[in-house]
Amino acid sequence: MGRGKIEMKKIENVSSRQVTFSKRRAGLFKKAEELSVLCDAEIGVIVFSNTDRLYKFASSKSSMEKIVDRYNNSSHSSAHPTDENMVEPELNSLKAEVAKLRKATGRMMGKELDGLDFKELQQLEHQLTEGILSVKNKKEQVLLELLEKSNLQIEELGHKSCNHYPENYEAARKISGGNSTVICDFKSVGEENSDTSLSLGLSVATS
Amino acid sequence: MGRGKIEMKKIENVSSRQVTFSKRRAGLFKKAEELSVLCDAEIGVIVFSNTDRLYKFASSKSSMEKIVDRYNNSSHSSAHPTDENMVEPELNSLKAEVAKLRKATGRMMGKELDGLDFKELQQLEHQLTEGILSVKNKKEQVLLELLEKSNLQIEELGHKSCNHYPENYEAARKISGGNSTVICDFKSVGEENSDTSLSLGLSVATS
DNA sequence: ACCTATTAATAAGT
DNA sequence: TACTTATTAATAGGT
Repeated sequence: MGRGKIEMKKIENVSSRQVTFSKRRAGLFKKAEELSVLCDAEIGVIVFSNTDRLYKFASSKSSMEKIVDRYNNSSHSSAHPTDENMVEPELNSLKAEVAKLRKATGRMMGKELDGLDFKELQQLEHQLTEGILSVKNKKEQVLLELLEKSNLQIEELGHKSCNHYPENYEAARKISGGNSTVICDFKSVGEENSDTSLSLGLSVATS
Repeated sequence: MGRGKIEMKKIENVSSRQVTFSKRRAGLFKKAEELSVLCDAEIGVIVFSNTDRLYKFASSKSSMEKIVDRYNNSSHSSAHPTDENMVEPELNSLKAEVAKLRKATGRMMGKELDGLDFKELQQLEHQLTEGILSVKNKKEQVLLELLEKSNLQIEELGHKSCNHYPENYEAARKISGGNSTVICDFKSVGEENSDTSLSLGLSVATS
């Protein structure tokens, strides 16, 4: 688009390259501005000239810093779909997922059950029952491990009880995190009615 | 440059905005490529659509990461990465929340229990127990409502059984969603061992 | 910077 | 989404 077409390769004449750089850079920024206005897009353009000079454009309402931040936050998360100009649904889908997960956790905690019919409630109950089963099994496993550890400890202490090394005894106690009186601890914690306020990283789901 | 000029303001028609976005985005990237080739410049273009999708262009020989790095290192060294991260924490915090919620739902379904100690397991079990209690109560409530509805229906049918209006009968059946044979339905669904694959909007949490 | 012949981009329609 | 084409917009080369 000019008094003739030009080859798409580096312009060797320095001054005409500089002129073209100025003109086309202005054109590029104008196109970016138009696109951002017409289509309500957030656009940033970064240009380093061959003389290492920086020129930048950021759509109004934004700034290059914001755009670069947004870019850094989004592009490092999901994979390369099809094109070189890959696409990311990020924000909206994440929000949707958060809403979904909140509803799910809420239901599992017995909240927001109003929309569910009988069958769905039954499925939910089944799911919770399975969850409890897994948790009980895990609890048992943890207790067995603790018990074994404690027994080993007792055994060691028994072997060393004939010689007088109180410093060794203290060191051994520390291995179990101060819980070498295991049997007492089991009693204090082994009942089902622990009414502690629950906060297993679930506080977000209740808010 | 088209079959008429257009106003430089946001295109309100969604589909024509989308078409224009595609075309002009392609045009913008082409212009950027041409400028980079003709003038040996390093160019990056970042475009976020109004639907939050990311499109990017980086001149060949480079990458957006390089360009952004070079931009951050360039002229304005006043970049406070910590402050900038606080400007748009939206994506990151959403991602963090999704991860948190996924972990929470996973644990409630009895998965990913490995990091938890005994007390946490006990809290989790307690939470699940409360959840089940709520679900059971809700189930009872739903059943009572269904029962009441059915009884009303039976009563009405009893009153009308003397006159012969089969069309009314059919209409009445439809009110309960085809479940007017409620007692049979209760039997088929009223047991605890429904092993149906569970999908109460929780599939995201298991993936 | 400006000018303008010429090419390139694209709006609207299909 | 892809193709067509009338029209506008960008710009190459010159001043």
